[in-house]
Order: sequence, then C-alpha cells, then structure tokens
Amino acid sequence: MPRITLPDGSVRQYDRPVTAARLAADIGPRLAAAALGVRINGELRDLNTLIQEDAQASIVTPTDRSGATDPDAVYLLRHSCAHIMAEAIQALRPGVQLVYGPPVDNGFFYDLSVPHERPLSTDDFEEIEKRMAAIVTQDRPFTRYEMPVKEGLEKLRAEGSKYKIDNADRAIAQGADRLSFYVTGEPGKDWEDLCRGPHVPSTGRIAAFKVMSLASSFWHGDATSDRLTRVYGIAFATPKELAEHRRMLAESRKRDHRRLGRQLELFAFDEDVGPGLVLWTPAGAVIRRELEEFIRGELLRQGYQMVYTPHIGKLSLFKTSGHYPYYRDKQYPPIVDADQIQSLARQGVSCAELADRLQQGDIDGYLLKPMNCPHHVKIYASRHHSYRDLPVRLAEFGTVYRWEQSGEIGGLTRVRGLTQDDAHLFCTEDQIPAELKACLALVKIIFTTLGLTDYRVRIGLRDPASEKYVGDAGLWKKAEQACREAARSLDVRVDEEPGEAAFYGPKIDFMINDVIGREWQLGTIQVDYSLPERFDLTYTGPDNQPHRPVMIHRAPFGSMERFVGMLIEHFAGAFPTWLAPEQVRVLPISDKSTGYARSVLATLHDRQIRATMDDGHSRIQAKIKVAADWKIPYMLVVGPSDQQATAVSVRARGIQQNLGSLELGAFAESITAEITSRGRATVISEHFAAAKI
RNA sequence: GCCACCGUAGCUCAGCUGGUAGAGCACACCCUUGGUAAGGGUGAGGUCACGGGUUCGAGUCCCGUCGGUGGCUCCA
Repeated sequence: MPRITLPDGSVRQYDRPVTAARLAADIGPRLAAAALGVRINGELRDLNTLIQEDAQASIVTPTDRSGATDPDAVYLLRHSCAHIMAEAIQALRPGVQLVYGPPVDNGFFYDLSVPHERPLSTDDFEEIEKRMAAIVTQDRPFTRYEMPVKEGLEKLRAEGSKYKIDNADRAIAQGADRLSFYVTGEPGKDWEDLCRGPHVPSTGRIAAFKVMSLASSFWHGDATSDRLTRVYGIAFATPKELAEHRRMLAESRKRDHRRLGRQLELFAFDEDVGPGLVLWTPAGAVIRRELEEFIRGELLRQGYQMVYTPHIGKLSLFKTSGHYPYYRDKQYPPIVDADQIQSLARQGVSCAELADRLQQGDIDGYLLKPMNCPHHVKIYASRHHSYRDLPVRLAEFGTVYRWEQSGEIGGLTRVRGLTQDDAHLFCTEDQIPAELKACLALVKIIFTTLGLTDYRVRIGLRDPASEKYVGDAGLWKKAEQACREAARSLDVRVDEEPGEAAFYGPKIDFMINDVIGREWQLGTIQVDYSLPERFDLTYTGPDNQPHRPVMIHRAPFGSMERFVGMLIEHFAGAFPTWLAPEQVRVLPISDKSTGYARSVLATLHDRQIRATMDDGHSRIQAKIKVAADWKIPYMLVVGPSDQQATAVSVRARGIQQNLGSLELGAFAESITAEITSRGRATVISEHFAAAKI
C-alpha cells in the first residue's frame, strides 16, 4: 500500500496502487490539468504510471512553483512532439521509415529514411505542420504497451523496420528485458513507434510547435553508413515561449558575426582566394591587432619570449613531429617541385605510383604548417639549454593551415587558415603546476577585461583502460592533478572528462558562453610528453646529465579568427572603445564648421585616437543615424557654438541624447584614459555620469 | 566528404505558371547650410555565380562546377 512522499515533504497514503494522474488530481485540479509527467524516485515517467510501492513522487508541470521552466517538462513535450511530427510525415509520405527521434538541447529531431526519388524539402513544412496541428487538436492519448523482448523483436521483424530492430537490439544490449511502444491514440488503430518513453499524457498538451529545419545525417553518425534525413523541430508548453524562442533566434541572427562582419566591414571572404581563408579588412584588422597587443603585453609580463617562424616547413619536419602522414587528410597537400616529379616520371614511375608516393610523403616537399609546435621545438633546439634556463616560453601569433572538410567551414569559427595565440613552454616536470597556473591567470585577466565572465573549463583526462597514451602512468597522474589544481584556481565550473586527453598528455579546454548563452569552444592547454621525445630535446640538469623537458602547448583563445568571431557576437558589433575600429566620428553641423571639425580631428589623431569626420552634405540627424549604424562609440557634433568654446558636443553609442558639451582637450584626455585603461574609466563615467540612462 | 536549401547592382532584396532587369540603401553630381537616429533632385552601376543543355526564346526548366547556409546521436 503505497505511501507517497511529495516534494514538500508531505505524505499521501493509498490503500491500493495509484496512477500519478490520480495522485495529481487528489492534490488539486490545477495541478492535474497542468501535469505532463511524474518523477518517481527521481525517474521521469508517464503520468499514468501506476505507483505500487512507497515512493518519492513529484508531478512534472511546465513550470515549477517559482515559475521556472522544468527541463523534464520540456523533454516530455519535445520527445512527444517528435512522435507527432514523425506521424505527420509518414502520413504525408508513405515509404518514409522511422529511425531515431530524440529531444535535444534546442528542440528535437527525427531521423528518417526517405526514399531518395522524392526527398523532403522545406516546402513540405507547411503541410507537415498542418497535419501535426490536426493531431494535436484531436488530443489523442499517448498509450504505452510493452512486450517481452522476443515478441517485440518478432513484431519489428514482421514490420520489416531495419532501423527500429537496430534500436531494439541496442536497448537489449543495454539490458532491457521488455520493449515498449507508444501509440498516439488507440493501440492497433493509430500510429505507433518503438520508444522508451516517457511522453506527455496526450497530443493536445503540445501547445506550440514548429518544424524548424532539414538536414542530413548518417546512421549512427557514421559517414560510411546509410544517409538519413533529419528534420528538426521545437515545442513548448505555451505559444508565448515559442514566440520568445523565435525572438531569440532573430536576435542571434542579428548578432551573427558573419552578418555583422560584412555590415561593419570587419572581414571578407573571396571565392578566388579560397573557402575558409579570411581577408581581414582594415576595420577588422584593428580589432585583431588591439587584441594581439593586449595579449602580447600580458605574455611579456609573464616572461614569454616572442618569436616568428615561417608558414611552411619541410615534410620531414612534420614526419618527425608525427603530423604527417597521421593528420594528412586535415592538411593542404604538400608543395612539391615539378622537376622532381618529371624526373621520377622519366624513370618510369607511373602516375598512380606517383600519386601514392605523394600521399605517403615519400617525395620531398614542403608543407603549409598545420601547427606551430615543430618550428618552436626547433627554436628550442637551436641552442643548448641548462636547467637554469627553464622554463623556456616561446610565443607567436602563428598562422597555420588546415584542410577542414568543406561542410565544416563557416564564418570565422571554422576556417582553413588561422592564427593561433600560440606558445610552447619547455619546462621540467616540477615546473608544470606553476606554468599551468600562470596560463590560467592569463586567461582570467583577458576574459575579465573583455567582460567574458560566463565560461567553464573542461579537463581531458586519460582513460586508464586504454593503451593509446604515451608516457609514464605516474607522470600522467601528476600532470592531471596539476591540471585540476590549476583549473580550480579560476573559480569557474570545471568538468572532468576521462578519455578526452590527447594521446600525449592531459589538457584543459575553455568553453565560453556569449551574452546570448551560446557556448563557444576556444582554446586549450595541453601537457605533452611525446614531442620532446620525438625531437630528442634535452637540457642539462644540476647533475650535469641530459634530461628530457616536458612541453606545454597553449593557445587559450584558440585562434584570433574564432576569438574575434565570438567577440563580434558577444558585443553585437558594439566594441568597447579600445577595440573599436573607429573610436570617434566628428560630425560638423554644416560646411561652416568643417574647418573646426578638421582641427578637432587633428587633435584626436595626435593622440592616436581612431577618428574620422563626416563632412558630407547631409543634415546632422542623418550623420548621427549613419554613425550609429556603424556602432561608433563616440560622436562629436561640432557647430559654431562649439567652435566658440573650443568644445565638442558629445554623443555616446547607446545613449540616445546629446550628453552635453565638453572642452576638446578634456574629451581627448578622457577618451585616451578610457582606451589605455581598456574601459575601466570612461568618458561617460568621468564627465556625464549623471546623464547616463 | 554527405544531404537539403540558397546564389539577381557594393549591401538588403523583388522579379507570377519561360517573353529579354527592378526597388531601397550606399556611390557621383546638383539644390538645401541644416544643432542631435535618414531633406530633395539627377545620374552612374547588372555576362542575373560559372559552364553546358532543352526551347523560336532561359534570371526563370534540366545537368554539372564553384561559392554560401543549415546540419551530420545528446544511446529506442
């Protein structure tokens, strides 16, 4: 006779098994009406699950008491909506086979096998949605029934659904002893799907949904396996939430760095240059240069030494490092001398053989470097090192080239030529912890300055069961511990992921959330026991014997491309003054004031402030509008009265009013302070604090 | 790489089922000399991504190439 403990600690006693739906109804009619499912002892289940024994139960509703959305409710809604969508698609398209349809972070999808004579297209969405709406209106119950494994498999075999049989097999391999099916309505009559569940009580509970997009996928994510069609959708408990979601999507589109990049002329791509190869236009180059200077300043403070290395290197270098041919399909093909090929051809080497030998790297040539480490290693090796020299910290904004798959390329986030904020630390085993900590301190300074406070750290540890790792297990343990301790010094969330280490050492990755909550993977810090070995690097220890240094690779911001891309979206193109490509625009009221405007400009240029003047013939309103579109931090409106007072009328980005007049020298000084302090003191905080909205 | 979608002026886009190219912004010039989020006029600007095909005729239909966008498991 179940005693059911509710979340508030109260207990309900029943003299017979009771469904969660009944329980909800007994607690209150409003709860019953809102209920989508139940957590029994923490496990999410259908609302009509029979509770037979004493249990902790909590009814799942779209929002909890505090009004926060319940992730379990979202899960139920979306998983259920995936079924409704699949039913709609199958009804419209006989011959479509179901594969797999889970809820995901941003909605749900259903993978389908669609006969290729007639693929699905976005034009079909309207009809699919219409059909789904009908299913929702019918408010059919989600009905679960179960079968023993054997019977269930027979049923699936009889239905001839290869993918569902596979799903069942996997479930069985996971230890399932029964298979469950969900019918949208009445068993034997309505649409059904092999499914683990749970689901909402009935289709009518999906208050708002939308079919979002179409993509292709592979069965089990395996490119050699069947091609599937993936249809994405989203569902919410209320139309309001759907509207909010779509508003967020629109906002993201507005912030999209590719869009802003073109609008603000920050960077460009050109077909003739090649996909994934960034052209940094003057405005974007300013942002990158300012960031690099900022980072460089901190590096020098930490005892790094800046170096420069070539963009290419001999194939043999990368064979020694192990990058070739291991990462061959991620690299641009080697640069090989035509004479060499010709002479081989004269010796009777066939084209096929030539191609093969090229692939294998058997023909001498040069490689566009996919990584900077081999070059840095060679700088280390260019002289003898004593233990007294260590750590040696070599840093370079090093440009590398990688042959990303064509489908992976996009904007600044995934490119084929990128510049890493790279450095390699050569140190002793004992120095690892301090070096890691210093790396993280650097990250903290830079993130804090940029207002990037929402980030987490992921530590990749070795999988003790695997053999693929190089280096001594004891060393690994120590290095992993050092990563942990260093990560902890940041005061942010740290996730440990066994098996995610590189084969040559543990690593720390940085994941950052921008202001609209999207997560970006930036850079990484990796401990490496392998490369010093491969290049036979040494230092002389206090014992006068050669020792092997340990390397730390670190590019905490990843690449300048991705970092700037992330920042564009983070700031929505409105960069802080020190980063802004154009910091000030001087706007003369009329031609009568262009002379004075020019002298204002000269004053600002003297201070190396990036300022321009709009001396067009349009009215001041129009000039302000245009400057605002360019997201310029400060506008200085100048007319006869300003000239009289050697002053400027200040207008700041985001504040839709004239802040007032400021003496020109005072403005120049104040904005200089804003720039050099990287925004700690601003023109507004110093002069117009009261006017701030 | 694979699948769907997209590619028209520098940018954002319109162009009905095939009949020979259009707007706004930006740009140039002219009028206006205007004090805080777009004054007015005139003009220049296109091999409709590229190549082929179907057709009397292709921006539009078909095939291919190039480029872009969304995606390619978070275990039924």
